[in-house]
Amino acid sequence: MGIDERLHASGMRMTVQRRLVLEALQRARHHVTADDIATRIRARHPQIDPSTVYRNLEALEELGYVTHTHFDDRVTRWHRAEAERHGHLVCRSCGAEQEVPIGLLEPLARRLREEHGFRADLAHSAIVGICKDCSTVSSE
Amino acid sequence: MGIDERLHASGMRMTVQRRLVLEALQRARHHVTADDIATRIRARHPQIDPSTVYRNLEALEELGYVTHTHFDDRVTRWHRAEAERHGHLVCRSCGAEQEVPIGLLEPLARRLREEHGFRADLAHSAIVGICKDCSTVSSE
DNA sequence: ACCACTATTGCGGCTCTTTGCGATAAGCTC
DNA sequence: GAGCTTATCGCAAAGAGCCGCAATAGTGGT
Repeated sequence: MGIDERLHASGMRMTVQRRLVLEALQRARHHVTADDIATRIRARHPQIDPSTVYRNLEALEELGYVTHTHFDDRVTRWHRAEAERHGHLVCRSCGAEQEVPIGLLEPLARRLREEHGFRADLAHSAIVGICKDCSTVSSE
Repeated sequence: MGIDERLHASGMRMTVQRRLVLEALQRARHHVTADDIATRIRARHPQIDPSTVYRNLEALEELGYVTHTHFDDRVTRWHRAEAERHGHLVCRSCGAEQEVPIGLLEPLARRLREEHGFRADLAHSAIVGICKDCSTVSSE
């Protein structure tokens, strides 16, 4: 089922702006901010409003087409949901970002599920800490 | 060593506002937002500026007196650092918050450390997911 | 092709948080 | 207690994100 039908099935419409947001997100490799998207779209369509971008990202997220992750700089980053799910490590010292396979996080997710009945989405927030490089530098 | 000396040792000064922020935080049981604190202080000291509260929270965090956690509503919550470290589970459906012992998160922290050299601070961001109650309701 | 219905847009405005800047006031020295 | 250095404050403004509202425009029906 194409995205147009999916939208339609949810009572949503395919608008120019919606398509632009989706396209911008598909062109983006990874983790862009809403503002990034707005800026890219504005290059060709200067009239698009930031709030339109925000609302469309939310709408597309509801359909499962995109996902967002909270990074530590309290900026939300968006990416296509099709991309393989993965966890995010962010260094609070140098800001470096790293992806880890979701399988690494699974044992914790299982424990939370079994012991607390909590279905965790461990890819939703970046894991903050100190990366290897910063760690070795500061401990010398 | 009292807080006054600690401040002093770091080249900081104890001001009226700083003391007010600290006191408000001590009175608060758990996880308050900077805005909560500003509101409480303003009840008696209407002239305090929000930015002063933010800056003081940061200053006190540097000294290790307070800590912050990112919840899913992209609001930062603060609490005294003395309190036992713990993880936070937040339900994205009903918003319920739950604390879990830090030990539960330790195995993941260890793996990240051993396999990626990443020293994770798993208490820094709340873990988002669906809580037990919402899970049972929606799956029926 | 035209109409009605309503999802969506753009705009203005608001919240939360951070930052720059000139003014204020801790805390030291004399 | 006066003077000095500079940490801190209050204010203004900016950035990210969100919301209400009136205007616009997809869509299905005629």
